[in-house]
Amino acid sequence: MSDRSRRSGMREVARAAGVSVSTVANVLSRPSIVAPETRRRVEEAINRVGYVPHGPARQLRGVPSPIVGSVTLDLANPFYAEVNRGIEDRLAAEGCLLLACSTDLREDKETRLLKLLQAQAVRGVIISPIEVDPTRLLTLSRQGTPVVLIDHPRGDLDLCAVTVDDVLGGQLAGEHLLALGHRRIAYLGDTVDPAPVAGRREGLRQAIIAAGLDPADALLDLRLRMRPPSLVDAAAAAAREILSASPEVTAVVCLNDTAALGLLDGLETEGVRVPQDLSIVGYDDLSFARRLTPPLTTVRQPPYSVGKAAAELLLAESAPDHDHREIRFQPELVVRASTAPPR
Amino acid sequence: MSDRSRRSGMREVARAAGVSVSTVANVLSRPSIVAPETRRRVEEAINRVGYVPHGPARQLRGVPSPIVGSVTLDLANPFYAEVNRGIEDRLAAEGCLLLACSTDLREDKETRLLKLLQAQAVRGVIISPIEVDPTRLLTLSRQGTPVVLIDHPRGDLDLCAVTVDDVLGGQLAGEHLLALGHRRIAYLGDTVDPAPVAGRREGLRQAIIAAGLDPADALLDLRLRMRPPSLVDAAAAAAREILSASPEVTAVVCLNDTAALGLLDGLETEGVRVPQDLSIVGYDDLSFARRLTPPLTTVRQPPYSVGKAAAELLLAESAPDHDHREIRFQPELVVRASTAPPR
DNA sequence: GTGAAAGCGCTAACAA
DNA sequence: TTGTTAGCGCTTTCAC
Repeated sequence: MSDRSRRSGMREVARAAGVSVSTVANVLSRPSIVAPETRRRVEEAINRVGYVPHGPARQLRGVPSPIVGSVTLDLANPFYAEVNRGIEDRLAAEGCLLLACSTDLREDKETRLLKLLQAQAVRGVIISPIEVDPTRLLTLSRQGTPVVLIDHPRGDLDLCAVTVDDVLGGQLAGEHLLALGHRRIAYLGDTVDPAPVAGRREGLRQAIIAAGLDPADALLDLRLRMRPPSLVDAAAAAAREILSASPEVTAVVCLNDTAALGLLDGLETEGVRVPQDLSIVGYDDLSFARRLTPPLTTVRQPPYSVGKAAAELLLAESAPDHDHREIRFQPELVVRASTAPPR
Repeated sequence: MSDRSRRSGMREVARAAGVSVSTVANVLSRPSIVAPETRRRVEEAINRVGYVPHGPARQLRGVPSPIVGSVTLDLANPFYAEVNRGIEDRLAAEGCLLLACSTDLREDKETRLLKLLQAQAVRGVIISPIEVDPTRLLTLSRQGTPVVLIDHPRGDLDLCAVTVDDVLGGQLAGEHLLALGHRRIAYLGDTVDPAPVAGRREGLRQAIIAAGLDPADALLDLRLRMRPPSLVDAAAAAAREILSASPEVTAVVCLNDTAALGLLDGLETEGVRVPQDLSIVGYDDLSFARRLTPPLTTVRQPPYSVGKAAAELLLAESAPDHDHREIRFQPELVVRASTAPPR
């Protein structure tokens, strides 16, 4: 490969090898039909001028883009980072690449990102959508950009989806706390509810009802601004909020482990002991959950597998006989030391 | 926007509006020169057929790609996830997108990724490189794909770079331990040393020398396989290794906080108390470090700022009068409860 | 076995 | 003010 500056195309290769561009093209896509000697010369020329095929030009001729977009709440959120890693690994096996985007729970960003991705004519989009109205996603799919949902119920949409049973997750957390004897439980979530978080709250509510309690009394719904740039700090600040809002609360279920981490900090500052004074449940079971002070009771999800499955479904969309499917994972309760019977 | 299936191009818009393609193009890029009534008709047609410009075709005509590649060790590593978030946010302000890739510390993957990115004719590449030989990166840059290094000394390369002073980071960790009275310190790293990790080890060595000690006695260099899929577990397993290799070791500096997390687990299993029996220092100061059991002494780096600065430098490469620069951040020691004087 | 030519969707220079 | 035209780098017929 030479250091010749700027990029060179097939034309330069053809000139260097003394053949036509179509012969170069043949060497690249159907080497067997080219005379061995010619082929050798062309290959040598390719190395000499440092030729690399030009993706966009190939796309224009109908070769599909190797790029797949991933649209999540926040690519730095460890849960979605693992999802993306699962997507990336599955794509890599196909020579495809991951374009990762964050919405920060903002509809305008989501809209903008989808437009940008469509304009790039990506191979497809894997999205954990914010909004309830899925029209845009259906349109996108119908206009030729396959869409796979993650963390969002497929409903009656004509799309593939990979989900984790969030209602079950909420139930597991709720049942655990109820069994310990808690009768007033708070759910700490954001002001905007993406589908998975809403599902968990619903599961918690169902567990409370199933235990013969009235959610109006037993469930305190906390909706505070908990999002990307400062989730940990926001959760720490929520400690005071929770204590003043309702002193009778004896347990808090958090939207995720990161929020639980912040909340633990905030509670320490307020002099509240966990789990003696207050039980805390997280969500995700991130790698650090088991080594927090105290070790965090949480609900485990398999983010890497979710990502991998989503990529799998997306890649399958190109098949001619493709049927849209939903893959569902089950969450799992992990009991540690942040929960205990109420005082 | 209609639900008309498949994607439509300018031609369909032109037909729908009863004008030529170039008038459509004018409405899009120089609306002012088009007659108001014509413009209205064209805009209406654009919405009606759901037109979205075709990026690859525009690229072929010389419009630069909005896509920037990021090549790091592992996009799910919280440190690089934050770096990527910094990149993404800066790019978003310019309407650009982040293509995130992981090398898993493997040269062959790095090579393959760079080739793929170049083939996509991306706007540029931000890379935390594995290998010492930077020829490929220079070639890439000369062939028209700007390259910005992160976490790698710029040296005499004609490239932009964003770095954190890793030698200083290692020194800070070393000085802290030496001041506590430790005289035999282990450094836990991978078998392959990417530049930043090598720098930290070097800093530690320098601190030891500056204290008048002989690194041959005072520094135990542990090189174990510590990488992506199971870093935490590998570090946990390293506990036994450390204890058997050298019982006189009283402190361990880990390549990052995630490894420290795993090591803490492993040590607990082995019945070793931290910091009473062994002091542990991490690196990065991830959000969970301060709430681990015990709270982790570590060296803080500003990943989000590193990413943001790298994106800034990359975007600046398009300017005609561009000069390659290096931006350097300083790490900071954060003392917590995982370090104490040796017994 | 090799080359000439058309055209993918778009931009920009120029003509009308 | 609008339309015609020539390519960007590539793949793919179809002649030679």
